[in-house]
Amino acid sequence: MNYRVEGSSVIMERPEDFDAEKIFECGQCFRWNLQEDGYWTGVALGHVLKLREEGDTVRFLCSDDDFLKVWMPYFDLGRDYTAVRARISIDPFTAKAAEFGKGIRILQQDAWETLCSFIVSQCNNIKRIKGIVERLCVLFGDQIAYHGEVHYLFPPPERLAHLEEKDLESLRAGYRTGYILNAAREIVQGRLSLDILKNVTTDKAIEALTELRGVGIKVANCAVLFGLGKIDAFPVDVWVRRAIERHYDAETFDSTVFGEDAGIAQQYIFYYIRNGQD
DNA sequence: GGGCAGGCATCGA
DNA sequence: TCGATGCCTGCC
Repeated sequence: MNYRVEGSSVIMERPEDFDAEKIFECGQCFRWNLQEDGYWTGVALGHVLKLREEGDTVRFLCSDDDFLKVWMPYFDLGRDYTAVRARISIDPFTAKAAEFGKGIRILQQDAWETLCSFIVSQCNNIKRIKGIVERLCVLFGDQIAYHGEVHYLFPPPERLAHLEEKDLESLRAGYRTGYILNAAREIVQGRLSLDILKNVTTDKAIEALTELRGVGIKVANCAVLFGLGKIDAFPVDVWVRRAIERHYDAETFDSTVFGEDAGIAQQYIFYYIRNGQD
């Protein structure tokens, strides 16, 4: 990864597999927004960042220390996605999906934020999910200053655990509110540790998460893939299911054919079926 | 205005 | 064990 510091920016040589629009709009995250000046602004991992693609480089408005410690892991910059695309292109469909989704990277997000966000995502649309998550942060998250602007961090479970559903009415999250509060309490009371789940197998982590009310197979898979760094998880939502039914024998399809890359394969397939031709 | 959206829990067979 | 149904809300 080649980069240089320029004033208060880090200028990164743009990898072949780095497309900000695809990364932020492929459905894995809910707190990144494109501004009119071409900068993407996001809050993640307790930090705010603006970044902009400038030809063959990407400008990160952050210190080189934050770039190294926070954003390199967050953007999964240590992984060779060109090699991943080659490995998962095991048939014409995944080859097309991987080519179409070239530039996507799986963000290594905060576990708690990811769990909550995907609890909110159930039976919901992106616009509304983003609205609910944003209101949750503004209402209960700490303020953080960045380049003269005020942003809001995602509230930790401790901030929510003691609240009642009526306190979260203005989120307009509907029946998902209770699920969020319950998950926060399970964590605060020590019955569930997301940190411990980082060090167990993908199957064990999914099993533990589905113990939570309002967390089924799909949400648990998203939480472990995007929040616990378990890149072999394979969330199947209605779109991916549609793709599998159309291009494979749904009875015998097994995501383990993609091995450790299954989660990335899933994201290419998801992005392709939603934004591509077939 | 009612169908539906990137699920889940519950209930009945 | 599996299929049907209700669930909050908001946007077609």
